[in-house]
Amino acid sequence: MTNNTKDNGVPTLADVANYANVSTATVSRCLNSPERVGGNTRKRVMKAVRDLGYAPNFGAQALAARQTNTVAAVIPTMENAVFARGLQAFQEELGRHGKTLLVASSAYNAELEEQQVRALVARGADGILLIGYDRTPEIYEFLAKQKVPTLIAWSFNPEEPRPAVGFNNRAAMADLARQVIGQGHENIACISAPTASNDRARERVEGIRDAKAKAGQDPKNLTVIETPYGIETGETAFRQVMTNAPQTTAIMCVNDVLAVGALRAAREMGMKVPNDISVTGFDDIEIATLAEPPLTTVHVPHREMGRCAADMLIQILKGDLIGHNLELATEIRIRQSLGPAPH
Amino acid sequence: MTNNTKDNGVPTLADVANYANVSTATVSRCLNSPERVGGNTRKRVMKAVRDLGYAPNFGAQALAARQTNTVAAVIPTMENAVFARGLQAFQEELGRHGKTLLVASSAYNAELEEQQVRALVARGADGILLIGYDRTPEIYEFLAKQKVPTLIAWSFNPEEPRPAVGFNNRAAMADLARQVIGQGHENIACISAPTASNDRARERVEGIRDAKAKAGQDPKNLTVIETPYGIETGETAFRQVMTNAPQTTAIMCVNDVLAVGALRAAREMGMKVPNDISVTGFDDIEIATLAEPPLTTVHVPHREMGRCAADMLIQILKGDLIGHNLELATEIRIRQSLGPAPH
DNA sequence: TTGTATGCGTTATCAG
DNA sequence: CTGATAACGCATACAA
Repeated sequence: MTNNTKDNGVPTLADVANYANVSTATVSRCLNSPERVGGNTRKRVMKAVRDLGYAPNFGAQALAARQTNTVAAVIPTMENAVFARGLQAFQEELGRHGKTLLVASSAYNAELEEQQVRALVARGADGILLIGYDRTPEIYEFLAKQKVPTLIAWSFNPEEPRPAVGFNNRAAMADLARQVIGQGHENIACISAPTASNDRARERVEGIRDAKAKAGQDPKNLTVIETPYGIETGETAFRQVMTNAPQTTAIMCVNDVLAVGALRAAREMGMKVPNDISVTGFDDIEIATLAEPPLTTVHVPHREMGRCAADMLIQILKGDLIGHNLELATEIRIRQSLGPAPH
Repeated sequence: MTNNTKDNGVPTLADVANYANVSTATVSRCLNSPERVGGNTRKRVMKAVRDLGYAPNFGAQALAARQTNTVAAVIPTMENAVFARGLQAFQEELGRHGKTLLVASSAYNAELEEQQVRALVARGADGILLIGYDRTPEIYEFLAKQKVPTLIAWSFNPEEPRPAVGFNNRAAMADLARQVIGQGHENIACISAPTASNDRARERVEGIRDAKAKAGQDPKNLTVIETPYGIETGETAFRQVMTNAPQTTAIMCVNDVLAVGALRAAREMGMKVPNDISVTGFDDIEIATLAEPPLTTVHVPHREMGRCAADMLIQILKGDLIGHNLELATEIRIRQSLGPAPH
């Protein structure tokens, strides 16, 4: 009666060891590196494991092994299809490597993001994925202090030392703007997400200015409306643009959802797209092709980004520091929502 | 020099205790039940926590507290907006209660789902959310053996003893079918997701049969095409229907995405909706209103479902067994894609 | 190949 | 209100 095995509750390593007449170390080895144990004992141990229905205790395992095989991601919201898509690919790839995904969302709120990051780290995330570079230094400091490897997605800037997988938001939008300008548009407006703590949006707006400057237009002369994500907000913003700057002939939106809202507002106002006004988006999600007329936009490889992010983070966790920075290519998709400027 | 504090590595409770000149017990109390500690010491401790950037070690916490405050969900895929939306709300509500979300996806594959469930449980999930009732008994047995509380979402069947939050898929679709039949349609076809291990889809198809029977039509006389999720697959299925059953005047799809595909195919084939043929969807996601013409569909309160699921699971984890079953109401949204049957 | 012993960072029990 | 101290279940360096 002097064994340390409790007959109630779930079986532990000690129970298995006891049952199989070996030490706990042997059982542990049997489970984690079976090749380091005798075929005979192994069989006995495995039988014990099955007989007792043993499953390792996660907390204990994490505590002793100093890792959880869990990776976290904080995204603005899963309701935005681009993040849902990227996250799905991220999770799939993680799963292939035996890692599990922990998720939280920030609702585009910096303060909330910090909370989420802390919570996730507290939940034992081995590594973490964040969207874009912009955030308070506190978060980065915390992550550094906690030694949690961090990967940025959706943005790519060779100047930034931080590991990232993404694309050049600014250049991509500039490319698109060049197309717009090429159609003769001189009065361009932009509907953007709030740029305050969102480098993706900010860079896209800057991209338009870049293209204007290069085309000899005044980069300052750009009407910009900032508004939260959504079709309705896009509609409202469109109306606002047409009020503030009625001479506008092309509206470039920083994402497809806002653009769809703009399209809808245009129709309601009796304006023909692209005859009266051109509209462009960014992301190339499904509604871009569904929209009426179909949306000219920038195609972003969201799935690939998610997959690559997983691979990179896994590399980083392994201590391989190669390929710490990955730029993905985007592609302009010209569709009917862009046409020549009305003279 | 006899303290047990290591100056390298991440700060631990002991470090904080040391820094604040209190015992580890006090720090722990400070963090977990602040009311049980003196205001003065509390302040000192909290400062130490901030100064050191302390975060509790998850493994240790889980081991000592015997719970992870982590809840898991296995959904078919986040790329389906309905799940993304529900999951987002689920996560938000979980977060409000200090719980973190662990996610995996099954890709509508039963075998994969079982793997994911096992992995998530192995990661210490305190409870788990699953979509629909249909799955192998092995999963349910495993969950029972591991004593992991499980909640079903998206389906609701009073006959099922299992805790669930969802809606009556069958009745909802029957309601919609009644509307269709009320428009004079007698040759109805259905484009469904694979029904083999998907009770939601199966019930929706049955709902159509129910309505037909009640209207005096032969419930067996229903063309059903099963196809995976997607706009393209919806297109293909539509063509197949028109080949197999050219007399069809209304096509009811088990989700909006398939319906949008059907709409597109109809247009390509030169058929006018709803003049030549009516099309209906299910879910009422954004594309339903964006579609041309807007889709008649069943509105499902995805966000509310996610939020309620979180609340219920939390109740269950607390040991409160009340309200174990929750039925949510759906609502028919009549839009232009449904019209009278051509004579 | 196998066993022994120790440490992992918290929580919780019990004294003080 | 606060401090020792004993679990918690597993992994692993070190011995045998």
